[in-house]
Amino acid sequence: MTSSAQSSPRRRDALSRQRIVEAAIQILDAEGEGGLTVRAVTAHLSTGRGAIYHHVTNKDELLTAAADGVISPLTAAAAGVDDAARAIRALASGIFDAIDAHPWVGTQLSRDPFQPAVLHIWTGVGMLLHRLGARGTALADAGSALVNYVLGAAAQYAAGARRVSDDAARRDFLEALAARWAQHDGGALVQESASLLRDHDDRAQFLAGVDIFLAGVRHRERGTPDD
Amino acid sequence: MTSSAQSSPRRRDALSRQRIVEAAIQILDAEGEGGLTVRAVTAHLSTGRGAIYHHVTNKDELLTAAADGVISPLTAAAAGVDDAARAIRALASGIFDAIDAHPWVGTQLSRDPFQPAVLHIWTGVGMLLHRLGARGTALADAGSALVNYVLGAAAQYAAGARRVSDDAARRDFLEALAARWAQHDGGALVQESASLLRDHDDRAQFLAGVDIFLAGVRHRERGTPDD
DNA sequence: TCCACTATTGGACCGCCGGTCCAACGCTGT
DNA sequence: ACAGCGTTGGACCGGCGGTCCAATAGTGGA
Repeated sequence: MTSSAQSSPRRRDALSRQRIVEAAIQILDAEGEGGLTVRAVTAHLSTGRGAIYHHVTNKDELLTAAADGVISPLTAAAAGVDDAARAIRALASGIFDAIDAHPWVGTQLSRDPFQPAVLHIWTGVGMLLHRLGARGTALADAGSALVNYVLGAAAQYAAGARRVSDDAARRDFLEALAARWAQHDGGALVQESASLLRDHDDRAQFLAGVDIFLAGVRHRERGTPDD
Repeated sequence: MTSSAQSSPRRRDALSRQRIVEAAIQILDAEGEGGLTVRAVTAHLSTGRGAIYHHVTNKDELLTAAADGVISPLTAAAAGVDDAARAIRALASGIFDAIDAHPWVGTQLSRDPFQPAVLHIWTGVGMLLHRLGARGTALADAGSALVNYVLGAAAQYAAGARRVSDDAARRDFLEALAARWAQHDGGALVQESASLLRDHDDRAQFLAGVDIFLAGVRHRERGTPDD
C-alpha cells in the first residue's frame, strides 16, 4: 500500500504538516491572530497537543508557513505580466488584496525579514526592477525601498482593518492630526488634506504610493522613460 | 501572617505613570520586547503587580507610551530644519537611529496605526511635505507613502537586528534570493546585486529609499525643483 | 500468519503570562 | 487626634506554549 505514500500509521485521516497549516489558516481567517493558539489548532484537528509537534516545530513556524502559503502564489502570477512597471503594480495590488482578505498576513510579514513569504516578495520585486533596468546598488536600493514600503503599508492597513468597528479611534486620530497641522500652518489646505485622509480609499492610496516609488526609481536612474 | 508579609503600602517614593513607563523602557532596552512582562516591571519597581494597574490600564499602553517617548522628540527636532527635503531626510534618519538603538520601537510602530508615536510621525511628515509644495490628494498620497515606507523599513530592520547573532539566517536568506534570481535571469548582474544586498549598509540603504521617494514626489508633482 | 517493532498519538503536566480582586495600610485633611 | 480614603501588593484565576511519555496501531521481518 505504501508505495510512495509517507508512513501514516496511527490514524486513518493522517495528521500531516499540510493539514496542520491548513487548519491554522482557517483559524487565522476566522478568529484573527489572537485566535491562533496551539490548543485551537489541535481542537480543530480533534487531536492532542503533543501530536502536532511531530510535524511542526512551534507556533511561529505555523504562522510563517501560513503567510507564505498566501503570498507565494502572487509573485508567480506577477512574473507573467509583460510590462515591468505594470507587473510591479499588479504584484503590489495582489499583496494588498491578499492582506485585505487575510489581515494577519500583514502583521506576520513585519515580524521576520528572513521568512519565505518576504523572500518571495523580494524575488519578484528584484526581478521586475531588473527588467525595468535597475542594476547594482540602484537595484538593491530600489528593491529595499519598494519592499519596505509594501510591507509597511501592509502592516498598517492590516492593523487598521483588524480593529474593524474601531473607526472611532481612526476618527480621533485624524482629528488630532488635522488639529496639529492647523496649529502649525493654520491653513485651510492642511485641513483639506486631513479630510482627504479621512475619506480616502486605502487601496488607491496604496497604489499611488507604489507609483511614487516607481517614479522615483525612474527619475534617479534615468531608466526606461515611461511617461 | 502580618509579621512579615504585608510590607509597605503607601510608599515614600511615589509610584507614578512616568516612573512605570521609564522602567518599561529600561527593561525593553535591556531585554527586548520578550522581556517586557508586567511581572518584570513590578519587580523592577519593587512593588506588587496590582499596584501598577492604578497608573496604567494594561501592558499595551505601556508599549505605546514607551514608543511615543522615543519618537515624539524626533519630530520636533526635524521641524527646525530649514530646507524641507533635508528636514525629511533628518526626520527619517532620526527615526532610523532611534530604532537602531531601541529595536522594540520598530515593532511597536507597526502594531497600531492610530497610536501617538505614529501620529507624531504623520504630523511631521505632513508638515514637511506641505512645505515641499504637496497639496490635497498629492499630500495625502505622498504622506502615506513616506510614513508607510519608514514604518515598514523600521519594522524590517528592527526585526533583523533583534536576532542579533542570527546572521546565518540572513546569509541563508540572501543566498536563497540570489539563487532564485539567478534561476530566472542567470546573469552575473543579479548575483552582483545579491552580493550588494549582503554587504550593504542598512542605514545608507534606508536613506537611499527616502531619496527615491523624494525623487518620486518631485517627479510626479513637478513640485519645488531641487536638483 | 503472526508478532515484535517503531513511529505516531494525545493528554497530563510545567512554568509562565496578563489581568482582577481586596484586605491591609498609612498619608492627609479636618 | 483621628478617621476616611486612595495606594499598595500579594493571592488568585484562566489560559498560554511547549515537553514528556505511556499507550497504541500499522508494518515489515520471520
